[in-house]
Amino acid sequence: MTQRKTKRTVNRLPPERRISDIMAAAREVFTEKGYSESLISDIAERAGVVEGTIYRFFTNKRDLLLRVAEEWYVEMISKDAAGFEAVKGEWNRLHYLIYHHLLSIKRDPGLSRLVFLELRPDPLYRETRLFTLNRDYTRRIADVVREGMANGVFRADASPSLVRDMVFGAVEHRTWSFLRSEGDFDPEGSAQALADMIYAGLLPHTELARDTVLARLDKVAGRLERAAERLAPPIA
Amino acid sequence: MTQRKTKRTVNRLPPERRISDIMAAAREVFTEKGYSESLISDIAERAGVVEGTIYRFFTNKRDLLLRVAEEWYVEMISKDAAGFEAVKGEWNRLHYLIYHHLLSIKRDPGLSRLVFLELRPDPLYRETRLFTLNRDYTRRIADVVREGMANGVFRADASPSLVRDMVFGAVEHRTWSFLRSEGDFDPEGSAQALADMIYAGLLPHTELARDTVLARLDKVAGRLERAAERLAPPIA
Amino acid sequence: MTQRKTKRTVNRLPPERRISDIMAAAREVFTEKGYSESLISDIAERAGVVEGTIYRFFTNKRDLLLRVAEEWYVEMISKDAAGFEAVKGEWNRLHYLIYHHLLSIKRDPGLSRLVFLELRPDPLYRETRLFTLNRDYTRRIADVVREGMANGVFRADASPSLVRDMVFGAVEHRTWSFLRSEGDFDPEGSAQALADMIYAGLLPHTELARDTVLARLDKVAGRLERAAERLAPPIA
Amino acid sequence: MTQRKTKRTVNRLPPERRISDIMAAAREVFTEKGYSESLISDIAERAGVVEGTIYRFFTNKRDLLLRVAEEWYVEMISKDAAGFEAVKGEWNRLHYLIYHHLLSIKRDPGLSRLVFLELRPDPLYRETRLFTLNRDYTRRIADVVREGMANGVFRADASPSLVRDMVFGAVEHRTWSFLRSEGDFDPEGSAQALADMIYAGLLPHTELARDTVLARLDKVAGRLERAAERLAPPIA
DNA sequence: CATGAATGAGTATTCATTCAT
DNA sequence: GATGAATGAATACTCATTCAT
Repeated sequence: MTQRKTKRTVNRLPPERRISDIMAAAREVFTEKGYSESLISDIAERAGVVEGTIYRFFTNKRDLLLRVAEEWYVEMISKDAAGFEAVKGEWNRLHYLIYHHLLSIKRDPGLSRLVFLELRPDPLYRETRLFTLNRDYTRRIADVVREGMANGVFRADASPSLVRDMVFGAVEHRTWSFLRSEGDFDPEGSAQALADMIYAGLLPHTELARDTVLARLDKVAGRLERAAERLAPPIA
Repeated sequence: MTQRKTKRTVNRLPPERRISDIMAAAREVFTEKGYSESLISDIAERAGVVEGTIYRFFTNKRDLLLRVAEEWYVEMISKDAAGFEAVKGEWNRLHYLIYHHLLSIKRDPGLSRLVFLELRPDPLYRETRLFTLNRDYTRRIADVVREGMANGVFRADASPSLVRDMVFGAVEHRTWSFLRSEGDFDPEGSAQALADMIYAGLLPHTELARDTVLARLDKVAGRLERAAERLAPPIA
Repeated sequence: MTQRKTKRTVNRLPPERRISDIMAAAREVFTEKGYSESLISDIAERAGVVEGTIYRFFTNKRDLLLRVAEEWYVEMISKDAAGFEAVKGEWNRLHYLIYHHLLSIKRDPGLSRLVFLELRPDPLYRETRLFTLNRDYTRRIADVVREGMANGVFRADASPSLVRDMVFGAVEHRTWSFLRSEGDFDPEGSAQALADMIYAGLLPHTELARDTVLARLDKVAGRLERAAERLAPPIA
Repeated sequence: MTQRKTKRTVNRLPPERRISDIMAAAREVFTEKGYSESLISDIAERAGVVEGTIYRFFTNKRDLLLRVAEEWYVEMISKDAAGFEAVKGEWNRLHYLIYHHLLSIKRDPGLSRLVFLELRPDPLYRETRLFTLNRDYTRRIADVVREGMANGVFRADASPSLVRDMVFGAVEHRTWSFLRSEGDFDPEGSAQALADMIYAGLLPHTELARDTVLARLDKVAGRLERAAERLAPPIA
C-alpha cells in the first residue's frame, strides 16, 4: 500500500569522479539543447545521479554552465599551448591562433553559442573566472601584435586590443550561420585570409603603399568635407 | 450594482496610428528591459491599448520585436544614405560607415543588444526581413571594397565578405562592455583606427601605378575645391 | 498526435463572484489542511478556476490566507455587533464577548488555528489589516473595562489591556486541546466561570456606596421588565 | 591519489558528552533560527560532529527539538523549586510563579516561541514527555488555588484549571509582541497586576462587594435577555 | 562508532495568448 | 473593432534521513 522508499542504494564515488560525470553530462545536454531548454533532471539522469547530488557540487544551474564553459576554455588554452610556442614569425603565429580558434568553434559549436549568447552578455560576466580565462585566451593575439611592434615588424602605432577585437569579432561573424546550423565554413581559408588582412594592416607604412600623397589627400578631403557638412548640412 | 469600468473610451484611431503607438511603446519597453523581461501588458499600457489590441496588428511578441528592429534598420539605412553618397574615397567611405555604425550602437544600445542576442541567433533569422535589411546595411562595406577593387585601389584578391565580418565583428566586440553597461567607447577613435587597419589590409601588395595616382589626384583636387567652396561660398 | 490546447472555454464571471468563489474554496482548504499543506491547485480546482486566475486577485498564497482570515474577522465583528449593543451590565457584556468568542472558535477551529499559528506569529503581523481587525475585535473587552471604570463599577486602577490579555489568553489555552482535535469544551460553562473571575477581579476593593446600589437597582428593574415583556408580550 | 580528508580526528568522546554537545548546539541554532530554518548540518557543525552522529542519539530533527525543550522545562522547574517552597501566602505564591514564568520567557524567547508554535500545536503533543513536564510546570498554579480553597482563603467554587489557563494565557498574550521581536515587557509590573486580578477573582464573595442583590439581578436580567433573544432575535 | 555522500519527493508562480462579450 | 478576464504549461531547488565504507 504505502509504497515508500523505492530503493536507496547509495552509490559512493570519489567526488572528482562525480563532478566529472556531472560535467560531462551537463556539457552534452547544454550543447544539445541550449541553456534554458536544458533540464537539471535530464542532466542528473545522464550522469547517473539524482538531482540533489548536482547541488552538492554546483551552486545552481547557471554555475554548472559556467563551470562547463570554464573547463572548455582551460582545455582550449592548454591544448594549443605547446604547438603555439613552436610557431615562429608573426604571420604564422596569427594564423595559428586564428585557425585553432576556428577549429574550436567547429568542434564545439554548442559551447560557443552558450558563451556568446548566455555567458558573455551577463551583467556579472566580468566577475567571472570565465572572463579571466577568455581574456587570457584572446590576449595571445594581442601579444603577437605587441611582439611584432617590439621587433619592428609592425608599425609602432598599432592597437593590439583592436586587432584582438577584429580577429575574434570577424571569426564570430564568419561562423554565425554555422552556429545557427545553417551552413559550414572553411577554417583554413578563413584563417589565411584573415591573417593576411591583419598582417597587412599592421605593416609599417611604406612610401607609396600608404599615407602617400594620395592617401593624405583623401583623408584631408574627407576631413574638410565632414567639417563642411557640420557647417552646412546637405538639405535632407 | 457596483459600477466598475474605469473608462469606457472606445478609442477608435486609424490603424496606422495604433500601430505606430504600439511600436513606439514596444521600442521603449524592449529597450529598457530586454526581450524576455518585457511584458505585453506593459507595452499595451504605455501604448494606451489593451493586450488584445496588440494581437490585431502583430502575430505575437516576437513579431513585435522583429518589427521594431526592422523599423530601426530602415531608419538607420535611410538616415545615413544621403551623407554616404557624398563621401568620396575608399578610406573615407569605410570610415563613414564604421563611424555611423558605432554611433547607432551608442544611440540605441538596447536595440543593438536585442538584435545581437535575440534576433540574430534565431534559427529562422534568415527567413526574416530583418536579415535582408541587415544584409543591405552591411553590404555597403562590402560594396566599398568591391569598388576599390574595381578601381584598382584595393588588391584584386581581397574578400569583401571577410572585410564585412571584420568590420562588424570588431565593432561588436569593441562595444560589448558598453552593451553590458560597464563602460563607454570612443566612436571617432575606434572608427579611425579600424578604418586604417582595414584600408591598409586591402591595399595592393605592390606599389600603386603612377598614372593612377595622377588620375586620382585630379579627382581629389576637384573634391577639395568643391568642399572649400562650401566652406566659403562666394558672396551671392 | 500533437495534442495541444485541451479546450479553452473562457468562462467570464463578475470579479466579485470570482473572488468570493476563490475565497470560499480557500477557506475550505485552509481549514481542512492548514496553510502549508494546502495546495493552490486544490483551491483552484474547488473554486472552478485555473491556478493562474487566483493570481489575478491575490498576490500570493499567503495573501489569500490573510484575506480569508480578514473576512472571518469582519464576519465575527459584524455578526456580534447588534447583539452586543443590546447587552447591558458589565458582567453581561464581558460574558457576551467571551461566550461569542468561544462560539467562534468552536465553529471555526481551523481558522482559529491558522490565525494563532500562522498569521499572528508573523514578523509583519502588525502591518496587517488583520492586526487592526483583531485589535478592534479584542478592544471590546477593554472597552467594557473602561466603561466599568468610568461608571465606578470597577476599580480605578484596573488595567483594560491586562484584562484583554487574560480573557483571550485564557480562552486560547482553554481551547488548545480542542484545536488539537483532542477534545471538546463547554462554551457556556467556560464563559460563565471566566466572566466571574474577571468581574470579581475588577470590583473595587471597598464596598459599594449605598446610593449607587439603589440607583442601579432601578435600572436593572427596568431592564428586567422590558425583558419579561419580550418573553411574554401582552396579547395584541 | 588526491588525498582530501580534511581531518581524520575520530573524536571518541563519552556519549553523554556528545549528547550534551549536540543539545547545546541545537538549542543555539533552534533559538536563533526557529525550527524549520534550522539545519541539521548546521547543528552538527557547531557540535563538532557530522550529521549521521546526531541520528545515533536522536530519532530525528523533531525529537531533537523536543529533547531540547524538555531540558529547558526541567531546568525551569528545578531552578524555581527551592525558592517557591520558601514563599508563603497565596498572593505571594501566585506572584512568584507568574513572575518567574515571565522571566523565563524574557530569558529564552526563542525557546518559548518554539514551544508555543511548534511543539504544543502538534497532534501528538499529549503523548510527549514535554506535555507532562508542562503539566507539572503549570500545575503549580492550580495547586496554589487548591490550597487556598482548602484554607478557606479562596472561594469554594473556584476552578483551578481555569486559573491556570488565565495565568498562562495572559502571560502568553502579554508577551506576544516581545516574542515577535517588536517590543519589550515589564515582568514585575505584569506579575503584580496579574496576581492582583487573579487573587481578587478568587476571594469569597463578601456581602455587598459581590453577588449581592445588584450582581444577582444583573445576571438574572442577562439570562432573561439571552433567553428572549433566542426566542425573538432582534431584527437585523 | 563515525563518516558524509547520496537520496528524492514535492509546488508556487508567471505571462503570452485567446475569445466571449 | 476593442476589451480584458481567463487560460495552463512548465521546473529549479532544499534538506532530513540513510547506510556503505
